[in-house]
Amino acid sequence: MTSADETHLDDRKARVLRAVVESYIDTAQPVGSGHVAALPGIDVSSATVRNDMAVLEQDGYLVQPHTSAGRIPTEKGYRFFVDNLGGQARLRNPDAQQVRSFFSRAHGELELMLADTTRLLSELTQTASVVVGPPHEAATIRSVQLVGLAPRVALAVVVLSNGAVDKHTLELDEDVDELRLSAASSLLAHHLVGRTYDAVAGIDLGDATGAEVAALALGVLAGHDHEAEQVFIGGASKVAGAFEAVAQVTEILRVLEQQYVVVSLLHDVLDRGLNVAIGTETGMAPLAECAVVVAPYEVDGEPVGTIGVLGPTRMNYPQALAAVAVVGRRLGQRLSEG
Amino acid sequence: MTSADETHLDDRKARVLRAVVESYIDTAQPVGSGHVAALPGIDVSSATVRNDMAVLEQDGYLVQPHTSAGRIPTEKGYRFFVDNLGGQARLRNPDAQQVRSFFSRAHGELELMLADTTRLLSELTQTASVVVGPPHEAATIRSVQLVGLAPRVALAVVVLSNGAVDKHTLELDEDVDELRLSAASSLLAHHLVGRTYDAVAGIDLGDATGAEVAALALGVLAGHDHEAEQVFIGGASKVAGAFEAVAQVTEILRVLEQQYVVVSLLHDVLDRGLNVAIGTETGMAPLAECAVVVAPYEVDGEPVGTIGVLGPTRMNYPQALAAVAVVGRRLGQRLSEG
DNA sequence: CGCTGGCACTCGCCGGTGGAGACTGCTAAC
DNA sequence: GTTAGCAGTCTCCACCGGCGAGTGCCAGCG
Repeated sequence: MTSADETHLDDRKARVLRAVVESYIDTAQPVGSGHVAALPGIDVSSATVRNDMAVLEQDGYLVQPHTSAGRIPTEKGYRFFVDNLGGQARLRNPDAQQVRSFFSRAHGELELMLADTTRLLSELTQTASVVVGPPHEAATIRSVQLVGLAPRVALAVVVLSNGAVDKHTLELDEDVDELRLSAASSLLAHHLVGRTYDAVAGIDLGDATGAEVAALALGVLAGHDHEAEQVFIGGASKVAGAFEAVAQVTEILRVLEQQYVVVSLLHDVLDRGLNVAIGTETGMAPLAECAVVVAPYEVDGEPVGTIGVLGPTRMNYPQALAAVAVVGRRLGQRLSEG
Repeated sequence: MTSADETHLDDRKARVLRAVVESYIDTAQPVGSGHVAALPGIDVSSATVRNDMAVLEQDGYLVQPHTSAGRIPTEKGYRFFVDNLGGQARLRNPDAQQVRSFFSRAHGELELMLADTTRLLSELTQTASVVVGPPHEAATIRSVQLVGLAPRVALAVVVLSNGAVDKHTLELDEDVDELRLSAASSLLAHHLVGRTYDAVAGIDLGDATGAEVAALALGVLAGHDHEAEQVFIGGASKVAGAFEAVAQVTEILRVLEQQYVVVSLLHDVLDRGLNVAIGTETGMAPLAECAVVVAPYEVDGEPVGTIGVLGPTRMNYPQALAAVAVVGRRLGQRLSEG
């Protein structure tokens, strides 16, 4: 009561809370006063720790699963830990090494690299991980081309400055020969190359050869949702290992399968100015015992995408924060190089 | 002993075996003689069923988890069921409807459709599902284009007759201007359009403008493994729901994450001339309690890809077989249309 | 000879019981 | 404010016995 509205914690109480969180993250077992008292840095008796823990419980940082078991952190406890006690953990050396070697090895197609990045993140943090690719609308168009596939089917292929390639099938009303197709291609290229998808809306093609076909293509391009980012999710098996109940695992996997849900979750978190969302902070019931750690990444100084990990609330936050931050930065650098 | 080498089963024993398998698939509970005797089609007493079941156990079709529990099928039991007792189940009507409406709705990009197909299969069978896309080497090249991205980086974009688009980044030694790039593009197009990737190896470009750049591109194209199929996996959450132990789920998910392993598993099964692999037949230890059901699909009469589902050994085989067969056929048809 | 009813038996499941152990809160002393 | 000590609480586990599902076997029947 009296201290429930305190945002500040006694120095020792903070140390005790920290010890509980770290120990619980490590062992997944409720931690008792004796355990904490035995740790270095806590130079008081278990009785004193007991008193502190009782206060911490009253203030909502800890709970007991049942009387006379140790305590485990609440969401509020984790939150305080993340905000005030986590410190600025550096990546452990072998991990930093792994990140470096990954990005020096990494080359080739954008998608492949993003997919591999999820594997890297999962490996580093032992959680599921998400990489959201740069949206295509942001990049400028480098090339537009119409390619005939079948008598009345053509493919519009758009190459973007960041190396992404969009394609859209066109269903044509009538047979269109190679010549008209290539005329339409040139027309489109003329109007679109060097611009972004935003430009698609306000284009007047005139009535040159192939203008009808080109207009059809424009319609398809305009109709598509280029904000839809590509999502890559990896390490789903890691979340299975982190929970006891198979029903809970099922629920979480179901969430991960809905990629758009995951994307909006990450964006929500970032929009709230956070890089960690714990339990109900995620706003998703099945993730009540999960936490996500996210970071944006920048290409040429512009934030274009998001990466994150999803694990149990008792995940190693400092490590996850460090991993996500470092990988995000390196990924951005790598993509800026082209 | 005496009948252990019999490949044929007494008519009634077959019916009993079938009843056990179907009941176990349905309830996941060991099934007892009383249960079987009460079923329609079994017009003998539970004592007789008991005798039959004892024989079936001796012959290796059934086991008891413990004395005085009911029986559950062995791999051999499932195998016999699939080979001789499954019948040719048609898809249930609402399911057939769902497949039809899916493929009439389905249009747009190849990858999107294949990914959605995994969702369809998972929905139909309540298992994880796999769709292996057509390999790119099979299709003929419709267009080749080099697009400059950055001063020394270009992208080779290859459009194939089946609507697939390959892209490969080229790292150039020196700056190459638009003109040489487009000259190289034309050169490549001239030599490659209308042919397959196989043709890449034996091309002599001569020494026209842009030949060096084009040669570089050829090298990248030749170096790449175009046999690498695209894989789409869906419904992983369904396998979690099908097992009790979280450790087992973890193992299975780990297998599913290694896409190339899944692909070779499916191909292995097909190569052995099967469309079902049960338990150890999969050859993978973590899948000891899983079964896979696969079917190839054909485009223009040529088998080009594979689809399959992966579930617990006690999955509904007739339904899975029907679903995989129908979806495979429709997918092939859909792709043949272009 | 095959099928059946009857019967004794086996064994997993379930609820209750009784320490052992791990922690706690409280109190009294420092 | 801190501490030792102590009584109390509650989980976990092992054990027990009864219940019930299901079996194997046997004797009898068509």
